[in-house]
Amino acid sequence: MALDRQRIVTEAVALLDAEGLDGVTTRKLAARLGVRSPTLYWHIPNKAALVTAIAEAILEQQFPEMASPEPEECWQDWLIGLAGRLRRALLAHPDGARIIAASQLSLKMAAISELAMSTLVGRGIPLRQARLIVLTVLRFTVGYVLEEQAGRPDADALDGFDMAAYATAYPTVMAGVTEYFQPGRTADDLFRDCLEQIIHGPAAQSGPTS
Amino acid sequence: MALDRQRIVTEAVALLDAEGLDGVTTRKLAARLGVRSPTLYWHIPNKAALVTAIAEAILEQQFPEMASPEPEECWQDWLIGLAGRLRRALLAHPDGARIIAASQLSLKMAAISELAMSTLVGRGIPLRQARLIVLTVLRFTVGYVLEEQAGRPDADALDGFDMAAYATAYPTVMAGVTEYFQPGRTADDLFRDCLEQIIHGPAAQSGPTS
DNA sequence: GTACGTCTCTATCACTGATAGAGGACTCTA
DNA sequence: TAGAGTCCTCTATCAGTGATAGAGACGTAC
Repeated sequence: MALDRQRIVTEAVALLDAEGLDGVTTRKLAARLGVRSPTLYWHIPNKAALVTAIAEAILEQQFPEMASPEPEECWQDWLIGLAGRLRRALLAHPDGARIIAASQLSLKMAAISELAMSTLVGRGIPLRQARLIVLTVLRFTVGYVLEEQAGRPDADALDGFDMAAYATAYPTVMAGVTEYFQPGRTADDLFRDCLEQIIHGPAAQSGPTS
Repeated sequence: MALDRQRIVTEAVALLDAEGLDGVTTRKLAARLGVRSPTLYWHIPNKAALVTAIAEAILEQQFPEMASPEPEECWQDWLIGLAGRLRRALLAHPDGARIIAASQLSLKMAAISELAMSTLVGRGIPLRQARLIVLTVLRFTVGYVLEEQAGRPDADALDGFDMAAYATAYPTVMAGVTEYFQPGRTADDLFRDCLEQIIHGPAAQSGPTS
């Protein structure tokens, strides 16, 4: 099969899934494509461009079309759903958030912003507030998933770690974590609750997990 | 001067300031310390641990003490100030946000969480809501500065970039940006407005820049 | 004085992103 | 049919990276 940019990016995503971002090297990628590594540089200027292309592919996969909300859906719920889809896009691949964060100038991300902002403006939200809400939601989502995907510390980093001392030093943090994950609450719920904090404000506390 | 972990980290931060995160290599760092690179491995297990130590140093620099709010200060303003200090800590060094995001298991970050959560709980906020607010604010802040510090695209990445087409494709985004930065509004104001979005909720729009 | 822990060294490894430049394969023209 | 030109892939190589093995210098304790 002919080698082109499209095929390189597709295979790069597969390699990412198999080995994580640090495993995506020009040599391994070339090997998967049945080619030597310098060949890639004919199709791609450098590795940063490759990472950006991977980012676009990841977003494209989850956002093949840009869907506005149904007329009867309130924009708050729709925006929460949009952020949830963005989160799922990032979680769908190892280091997804790192890749989006590292990629410069993503057009797909701009398209998501545009869709969200124009939707809010269309619902009567003033332009400035629409910008603030969308910017906040999107940057929060990236920051959230980034930490969510952060490599769990390896044994080396943990060998001097005293769990009991941690619980003593940071009791409120510990209490908050254990309190939250009591019944059948999941990581998805936590993300959603944070989003509602942003979108509905602190007053509107959601009931006991609708 | 004797070489120890403290001096290594201090010099690593200086190297970071001079060359950015990608410039922090074991060889360059060793050279600055008048030593050969393998020597560093006597004091530090690996580079990830070094980055974590840099992260702690950066936070320590901006948060030498953990100050609770004055009794008369409302927690909202205090929390906004706390997030502002965190942002300043990250902005104070190149790639500051990347470093915090890459560092695993930061004790200083946990201390900040603990301070914030216990403060809110002390003001009568329910534990769960305190957790949601603090988590949202902290992760948002990291995500925000991460994008703020993202390397502006180099000439290579930009050569095929059509500004006019961008403005046409994403008119609402463009309008939002130009609208916001009209008078003397700064990037600091934008961050603050986003935070108020989270903490005060969408209802409480701040007046025309107090 | 000899043994031991502490620290730094040289030498080297496997691997990374990237470039120079040769050459094969194909097409378009004279 | 010959030549030129374009497109794509190759070999060879570079400088630089994090990391390890193992020798040895230095001090202190017995």
